[in-house]
Amino acid sequence: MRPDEAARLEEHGIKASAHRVAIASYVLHTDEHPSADDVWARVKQAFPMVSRATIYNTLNLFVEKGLLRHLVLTEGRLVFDSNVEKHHHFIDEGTGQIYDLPWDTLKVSRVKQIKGFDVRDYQVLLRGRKRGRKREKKSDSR
Amino acid sequence: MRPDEAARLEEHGIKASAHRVAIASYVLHTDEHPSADDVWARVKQAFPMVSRATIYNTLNLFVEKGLLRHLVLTEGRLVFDSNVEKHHHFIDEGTGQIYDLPWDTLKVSRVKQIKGFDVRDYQVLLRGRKRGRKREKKSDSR
DNA sequence: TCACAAAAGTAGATCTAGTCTAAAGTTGGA
DNA sequence: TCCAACTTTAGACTAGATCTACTTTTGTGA
Repeated sequence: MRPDEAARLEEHGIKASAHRVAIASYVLHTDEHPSADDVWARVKQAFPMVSRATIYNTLNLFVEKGLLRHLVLTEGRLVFDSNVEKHHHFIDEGTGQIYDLPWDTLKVSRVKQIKGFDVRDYQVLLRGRKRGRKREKKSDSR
Repeated sequence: MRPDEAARLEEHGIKASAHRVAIASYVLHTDEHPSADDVWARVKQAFPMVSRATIYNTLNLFVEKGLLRHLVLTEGRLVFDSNVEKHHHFIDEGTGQIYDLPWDTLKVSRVKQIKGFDVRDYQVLLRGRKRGRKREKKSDSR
């Protein structure tokens, strides 16, 4: 658990309780795109008494305060992304894994010229398969 | 109801029952991106006895046979798209409406060069607001 | 230090989209 | 006509997410 976690929450106008810090220290430092229940499972390892409602409350609070984004990319689950910068997403159709692609990996032209729509935000959504070995990533560090 | 509807189903290896034709004649000719329950509501106007399971069965069958695509773009609902060609999507953040953008409206470069991923398919997903008058579209014709 | 209001957390009920099941109805070819 | 395969049905079930009403914790100020 990072020492600066509480400070980070306060910076965003969130009172730092023990549960919130516990949730933050996982969800803000993973690139696994966990669902709410994934987060619950993880946080329960350390705090078995934490309720599902708290997980949902806290994640929604984080989204509202701009610490997280939530993504609707795959069926039946809302997933959280600690990367709040602009970026694209690749979905592995075999495993369901979601990967972030840095913004400048791709270039989208003519967005400005679309007629009749005010575009506030966009991203490219790619589907296919990740090549080579299954992802070896392990730790939460970023 | 189009006379050619049944033929279109058969072409795709789907036996044409009355319900299937009824569902097809709405869902294959709309650009409203309806959810399964939207389809149910609509089809019930003509066939009040149709069950929810049939709607789901039929829509899933259409997807499987390539007559429809299903999209997961907005929270909590799977939506169907009769446009099976490559295209992009714009979501109006005010109304939740989904609009199709023709493939060549935008140009995405460097997709081929992405390392470590086999891209099978991609699209640009834009969010913002549609400008001007609320959509005036009415009929199902295409 | 204590009192107490506001904030945070809780269990479990509820909601909703979607799937499953088992039975009934329909169809079409031998 | 018979029968097997297919289609449709009502309603049970599931899972993700939210809501509700209650309890616990926290922190401020007398």
